[in-house]
Amino acid sequence: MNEIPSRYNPKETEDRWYKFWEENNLFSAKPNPAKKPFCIVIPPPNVTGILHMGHALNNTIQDILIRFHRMKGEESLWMPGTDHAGIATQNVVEKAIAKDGLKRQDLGREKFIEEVWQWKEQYGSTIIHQLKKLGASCDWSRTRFTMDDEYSRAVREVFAALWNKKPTGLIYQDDKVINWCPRCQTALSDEEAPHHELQGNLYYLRYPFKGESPKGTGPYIVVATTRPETMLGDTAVAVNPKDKRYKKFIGKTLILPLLNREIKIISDNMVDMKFCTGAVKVTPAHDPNDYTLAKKHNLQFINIMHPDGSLNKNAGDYNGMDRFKAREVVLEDLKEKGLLEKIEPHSLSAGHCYRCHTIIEPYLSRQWFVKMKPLAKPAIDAVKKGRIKFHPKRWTKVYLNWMENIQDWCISRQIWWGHRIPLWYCRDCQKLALASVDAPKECPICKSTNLKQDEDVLDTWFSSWLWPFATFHWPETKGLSPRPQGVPSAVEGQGTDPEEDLKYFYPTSVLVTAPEIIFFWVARMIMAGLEFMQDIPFKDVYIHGTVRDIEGKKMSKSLGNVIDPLDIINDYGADALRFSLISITAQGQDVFLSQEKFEQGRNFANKIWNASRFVLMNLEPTYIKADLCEFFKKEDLDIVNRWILSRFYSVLREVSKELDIYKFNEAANILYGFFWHEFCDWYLEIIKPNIKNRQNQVAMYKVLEKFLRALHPFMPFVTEEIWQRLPHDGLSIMIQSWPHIQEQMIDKKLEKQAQSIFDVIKEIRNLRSSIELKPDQKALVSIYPHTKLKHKLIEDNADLIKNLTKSEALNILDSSTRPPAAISAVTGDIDIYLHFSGLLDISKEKHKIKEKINELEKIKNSKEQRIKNFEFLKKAPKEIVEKEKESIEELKNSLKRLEKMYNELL
RNA sequence: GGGCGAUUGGCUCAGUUGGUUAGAGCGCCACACUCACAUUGUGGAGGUCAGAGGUUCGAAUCCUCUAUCGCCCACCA
Repeated sequence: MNEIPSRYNPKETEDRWYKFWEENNLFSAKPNPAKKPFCIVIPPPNVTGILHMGHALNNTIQDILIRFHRMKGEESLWMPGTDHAGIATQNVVEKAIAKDGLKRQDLGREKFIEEVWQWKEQYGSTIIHQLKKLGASCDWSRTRFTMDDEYSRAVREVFAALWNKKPTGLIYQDDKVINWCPRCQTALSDEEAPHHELQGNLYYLRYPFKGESPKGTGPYIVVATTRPETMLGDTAVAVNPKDKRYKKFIGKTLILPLLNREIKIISDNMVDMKFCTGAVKVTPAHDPNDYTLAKKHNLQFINIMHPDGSLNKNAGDYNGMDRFKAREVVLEDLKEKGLLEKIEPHSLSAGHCYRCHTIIEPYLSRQWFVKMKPLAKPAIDAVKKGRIKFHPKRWTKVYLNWMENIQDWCISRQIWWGHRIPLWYCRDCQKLALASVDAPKECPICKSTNLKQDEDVLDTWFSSWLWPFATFHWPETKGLSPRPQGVPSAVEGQGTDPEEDLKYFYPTSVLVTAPEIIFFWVARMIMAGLEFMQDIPFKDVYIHGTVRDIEGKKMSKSLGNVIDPLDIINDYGADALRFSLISITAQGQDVFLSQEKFEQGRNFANKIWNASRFVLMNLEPTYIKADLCEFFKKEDLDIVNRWILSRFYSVLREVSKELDIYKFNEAANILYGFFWHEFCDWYLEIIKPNIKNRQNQVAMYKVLEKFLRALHPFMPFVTEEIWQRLPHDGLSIMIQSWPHIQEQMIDKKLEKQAQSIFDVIKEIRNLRSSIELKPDQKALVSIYPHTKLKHKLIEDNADLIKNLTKSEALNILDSSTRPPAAISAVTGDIDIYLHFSGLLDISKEKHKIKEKINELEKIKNSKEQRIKNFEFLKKAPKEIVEKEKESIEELKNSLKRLEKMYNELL
C-alpha cells in the first residue's frame, strides 16, 4: 500500500470519477413505480453564464440533496438546462459583432438570430462543463434550453392560453410609462429595474406666468425636479387644492421656459404640500405618477426622447442631445435666463437596468402586459395553506407581500433574441390580433393571407416560469395541443415516456435558489404551475444566502472582488470548494468568503485521505468479508468499538435529520467533527497498537466505509476515490444506500463511560504538560477511581490509557492515599496522580489546584442558589432538578478531593 | 416610509423548540516530525453573548426600546 501518496491530489481523481459516473449513466433517472420520486429542477443558468460562487453554492446544495435522496433509495432526478437570457445574450453577441464594426441592424433580424444561435452552439455549454467540474449529478441526457423547439411551443401555448382565458383574456396591450433601458433599447419589467440610491440634486426651476416677464424676475411658480431635462416634456404644473399658497393660481397659465409652451396649473390631492415648494411639474410621458395625473386631467403627453435616450424633435433645440448632456445644457440655459432658483444636494433612487446597469428612463410606450391579480390569488393560497413552504420561513412574508401587491407584468421586449410574441395581425382587415401556437395561414375573418407577426419578443422570465413542467415536454404531455401530423415528437427515441415523466416527477420536490430570484422566478413558477398544471410546481423552496466577499460586498466583476470557483477547484479541489462553502453557509445567511476558507475543506479532504490510507495500510481483507453483525454481537465488542459505532450512528442520525430540514452546514460540521476529532484523534489512535485485532479491523472498516457514504453527498470525489480502494461491493459509492441507522448500536451511557476514559487521558496529558515532561519521557501514573464501575473501567482499559499517555506504569489505587512526589488532578469521580521525580514547585501546584477549586466553587454556589429556590423546585421539570442535584453532588465530591489534595501538598 | 437580517473570544461565524460550566474554524502561545496525515498531533490562553428594560424558577435564545451595520420593497417631484 506504499503507493498511496501522503497527500490527496484532487486533480488526479476528480475528472476521472466524473467521467466514470457519466459513462455508467449513474445520473439518469426514470419513473419507477417502486420508488418514491425526488426531483429538483435546476435554476437554469444563462447560456452566457460563467460559473461564479453563487452558482457554486446553489448547485452544491442541490447536488447534496440529489445525492442524499438518491442514496436513500428515491428515484432522484436533477433536471438541468440553460436559459436563453434574452437581453444578456443579445448584448454579448452584439458586442461580439461590434468587433467587426457591425450592429445587429446591419445584419437584419434573421441573420442576427442565426448569429446568436451560432454563438450559443459554440459557447453556450460553458457553464454546463463548469457544473460538471463541481460534481453536479444532473441527468444531462435531459438537458433543456428555453429556446428548444418544444419549449418554445410551450411558451406559445401559454401565451395563447392567457390570451384566450375566459371571461376576459389576461393579456392586454396598453400605453404606459414603463422602465426603458436606453442602452438595451427595450422595455423592462419592474423587477428588472431595481432601484439604487444615487447622489443627485434637486433643481428648483422658475416657471413664469403667462403675460409676465419671461425672465426670472416676474411672478413665477417654483417647481423642483431631479431630472431637469424632462421639463421639456412638461404639460402642466400641479398643486394641492388645499394649498393656500397656490389656490388662487389654479387654472392660470404658465409659460414653460425654453420651449415657451403654455401650460396650465392644475390641482390634485396627489400633490404633497409639504414636499419642496408644493408645486410639481407634470411630465406625463416620462414619469409614472405624472402619467396617472395626466390621464385623470386629460393632459397632453409629449414624449421628448428617442429610444436611445437622446432627445427628439419635441425637445426643440435640444433635439439629438443625450439625456445627460441635455440636463447640463438645459440647466445652463435656465440659469442664463434667471430661471434656475437653486440647487440642493439630494439623494434619490433610480431604476437601473439589471443587465447593463444603465439608469433606466421612465418612458411612455405601448407594451403588452399580463394581468397578474387573477394568477396571484391561487399562488397566495398555496403558500398560506402551507402546500408550499419556504425555508427559512421568513421569506414567506416577503413572497406574500409582493404577491398581494402584485402589478401587471410588462412582457414585451424590443429585442430580437427570444420568443417572438405569437400574435398575428391581419394587414387587410386590420381588425384582429390573433394569438396562436402555430403561425396561422389566413385571417379567420377576412381570409386574407397577408398576416404579420408582432415584432416584439417575450420577457425571458415568461419562458422561465414554465420550467418545472415545460422541461417535461409539456404541453405535448397534456394533450392540450396535438402535434400537427407528420411532425415527429421531439422526445421520441429517448426511451422514456414523457407523459409518465411529468406525472411521476411533477410536482417537483424542492427548489433551491437565491433570494433575489423570488419575484422573478419562484413566485411566477408557482402561478404558472397552478394555472397550467393545476398543481404547485414544488413543495419546498430553499432560499440560500448571497455570496459576498469578506467585506460583505456582493461579488462582482466590476468590483474586482471575485473569487473564481474554478480557481478554487484548481487549487484545492471541487470537494474542498463544496465542503467549505457548505460548512460556512448557515441556513439562509449570507456567505462571506475569502480564499483561506477553502483551506479548511482541502485539509479535511486530506485528513480523510490520510486516515483512509492508514486504514488501508493496516487492513486485513479476510477479516472484513462477512458483515459485522454476523461476527460480533454488540456484547462481544470492547468498549472502544462499541463507542465508535455508537458515535457513528448517533452522528448519522443527526446528519440525516439536519439534511431533512435543510441545515447543510450543521450536517457538514457534524460529519467533520466526528471524523476528525473522534474517529481519527481518538479511535484510530486507540486501536493503533492492536489494529490487527479482528474486531478492530471490522469496526474500523465498517465505520470508515459507512462514513464515506454519509459524506459522499458533500464530497463526492474523494469519497468515491477511497471507497473504490476499500474492499467493496457495487459499482460506485454514489449508488450505495444511505447507511441504515442502527439504533440498537446507539448507547449514550456507554458513550459517557468512554468519555470518562478520555477525560482521564486528557488530565494525564495535562499534568505531563504542566511539568513540561518531554514526549519521550515515560511517566508513572496512579489513579484512584471512586466507584467500582470506574475502577473496572480503568482496569479494563489500562493499556489504552498507558499508550495514549506514554506512561510506563499505571497503578490503580484502592484508597485515596496520595502517592509520594506526585502532582494531581481530579476528573469526575476519578483522582489522578502523576509521579514526579524532579524538583516540584509546590506553590505553583497549590495555586493551580486552588484555582480549580475556586472555579468549581463558583459553579457549585450558583447551582446551590438555584436548588434552594422554591420556585425552581416547583416549576422546573423533574429531570432538570435531578440533574442539578446530581451535578452538585459531583461538584461537592470533586471539591472535597481537590481540597484534600491541596492540603496534602506541603 | 415600510419590511427583513446581523451584532457571541484577535478574525470569520455556529448555537434547533429557553435548561448542566456558551462551541467551531482561522489566528495566537508552548511542545512534538523515522512510527497515516506539518494540509499534522498534544496542551494552553482568550467571551459579563451590542446596550437598557421586561417575561420566566431559569434568557445568547422570548418581548419592548435604543445604537451600529447590511439587504429588500415603495410613485415622494
